[in-house]
Amino acid sequence: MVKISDVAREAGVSVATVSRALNGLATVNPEYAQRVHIAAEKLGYRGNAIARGLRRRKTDMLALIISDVANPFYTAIARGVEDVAENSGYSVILCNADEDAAKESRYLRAVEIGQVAGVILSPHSGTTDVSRLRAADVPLVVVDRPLAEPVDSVMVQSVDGARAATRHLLDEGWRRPACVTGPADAATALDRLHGYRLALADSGLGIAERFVHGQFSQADGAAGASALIDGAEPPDSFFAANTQLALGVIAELRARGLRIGQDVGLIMFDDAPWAPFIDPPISVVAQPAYEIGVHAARLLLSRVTGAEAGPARDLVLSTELVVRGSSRRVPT
Amino acid sequence: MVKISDVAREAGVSVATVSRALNGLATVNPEYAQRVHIAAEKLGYRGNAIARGLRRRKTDMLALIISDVANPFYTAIARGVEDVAENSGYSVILCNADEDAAKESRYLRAVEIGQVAGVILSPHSGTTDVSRLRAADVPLVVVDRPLAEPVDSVMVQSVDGARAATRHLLDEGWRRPACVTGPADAATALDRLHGYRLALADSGLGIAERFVHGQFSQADGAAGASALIDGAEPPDSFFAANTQLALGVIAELRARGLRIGQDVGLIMFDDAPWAPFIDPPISVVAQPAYEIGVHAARLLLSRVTGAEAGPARDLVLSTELVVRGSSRRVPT
DNA sequence: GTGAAAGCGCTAACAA
DNA sequence: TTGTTAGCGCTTTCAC
Repeated sequence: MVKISDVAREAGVSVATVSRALNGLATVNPEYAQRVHIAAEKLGYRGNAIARGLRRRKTDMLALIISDVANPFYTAIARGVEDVAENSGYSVILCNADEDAAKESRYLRAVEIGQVAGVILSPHSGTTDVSRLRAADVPLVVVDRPLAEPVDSVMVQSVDGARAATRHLLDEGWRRPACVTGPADAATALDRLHGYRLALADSGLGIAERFVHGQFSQADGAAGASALIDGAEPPDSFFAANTQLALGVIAELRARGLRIGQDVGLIMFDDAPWAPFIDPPISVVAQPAYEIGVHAARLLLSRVTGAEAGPARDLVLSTELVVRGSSRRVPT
Repeated sequence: MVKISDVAREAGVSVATVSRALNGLATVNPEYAQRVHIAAEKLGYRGNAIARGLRRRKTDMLALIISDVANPFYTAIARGVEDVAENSGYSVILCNADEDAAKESRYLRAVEIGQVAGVILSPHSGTTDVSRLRAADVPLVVVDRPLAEPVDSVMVQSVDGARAATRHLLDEGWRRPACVTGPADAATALDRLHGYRLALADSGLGIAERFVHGQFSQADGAAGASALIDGAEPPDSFFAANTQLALGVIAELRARGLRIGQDVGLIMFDDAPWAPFIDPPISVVAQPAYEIGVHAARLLLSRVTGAEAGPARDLVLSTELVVRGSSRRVPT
């Protein structure tokens, strides 16, 4: 490893001057700066981020802790974050909490002692403990799911989106829509269920609620759909709270020989690359995932640099109803 | 921030003893160790990974640089890596190179100066420059795509898998299979094309090759299929070299009203969660993505800890042909 | 504008 | 076994 003192010797100046020159501090003789840069180049000097971080007491890394790398929604957020961070000279490290509270807290801890400049977190639940992070004064932005305490956040209008989706089902003529949602301790699951209920109430049709909770997984989507279908008054349509649940619902419907878009309607929260290719194409409530990442990163960076002080800010982005074939009610 | 000296004072011992006790070095009086742990607990001591890294000249972080976070194949690898790393007390930071050589080299650089214990890389191309990494003596394991130089690697039998897929198409009775593959500078694209060609030659049927290169993207999959169909002797079946390409092929086939599994056959390399839900379900050559991650992490860790010295090792995992509906040739 | 020197928090020699 | 001390490579006062 070539270090700063090597460059200093090569350039015939002090290490302090090398440091200043390399960091672009204006207070250095242009000629010396030139010499330093040439020497650094010649020696292939890379610097040592660890040492720099130790001294500066912070790094130029942002941590993004997401709930599930396998979910394209989160990876889209990641790309938004990365693009913004990169433009500002920060790198972002991705941590996969895997919907696991223990893993999440381990990463939170690692990140805390790892001295990152800031963290963006999609919390496992509203009770995720970020107190140490806040005590350590590490800027934090929460995405997708809110936290109990006041903290910068970038959310999506889950309730409105779910409401619009359900209303759309009703508008198409379906009369017994059901909601297959996530765990009762996940805000997103609750919000989407809430929107569904609101739409039912809005309609004034006196339609009974049909819903089921489960993990955000394909298996639980299938199980939920199965339970609903086997119930007293089986649903004629489904609103799935995310793509994994929807995949399960689709599987169950297929297994029972129910034709989507004819015998039964379906719409899901969150878009997916494969959604248009299912037969029929799946209607969705699309979320601006990439933009969530962009906004979160901008907000975080403004806190990191101190450009923004003040109280916690909450950004709420809206969703978009994308009607494809699955929610249509085709008279047979 | 509470530091080691604070703990030392609280416990009434020296910083060295605190360090030893906390790191579980056996050479410390149990009573002192006890006091240290209590003091650390009381003060909420977290340690400073930066300082530790600086002094030890290495960290307990592994870097995983993948080509595309949005591709479930890579995220599955990531989970394998994480699980192994975690069990050995390492954390893994994920970097998304996004199929972009510039981004890749930036991460490689960041990782190099960031002093990670080791890196797992799915290289953008065979010419990715890892010389500095090797010069810096950072253990490296390459996955999915090979590098020109000798380096530990974990690969999949792409050629065999592609060959089996194509042979299956032939066995089903398709007589004009085409291959839609990735860029000509990607080894995986080439290997899969090669396997396709081999199967054609194996058959002894004198079938003409039909293939097209493109980016590993949905758009290029559609364009490729379109070009092939508009060619002189249009294919009666397709082998897509990855899931994104396959999605494009499916879109194009749909757009032209061609019924998969009847008018035309389809099989793709790599499985996907949505594959069984397309109508008809898509046949695939499944890759053991998670296992790739597991093996890569184990190999890397054995290098990191010095348990394994010797020359570069190359692991090659086999694929599995999963026949669903799309490759079947149903007499109409 | 420049350099000497003092640490950042930690671990590892080295003594005791 | 324990404590003292010397750095890891860098940035940043503080004199000059």
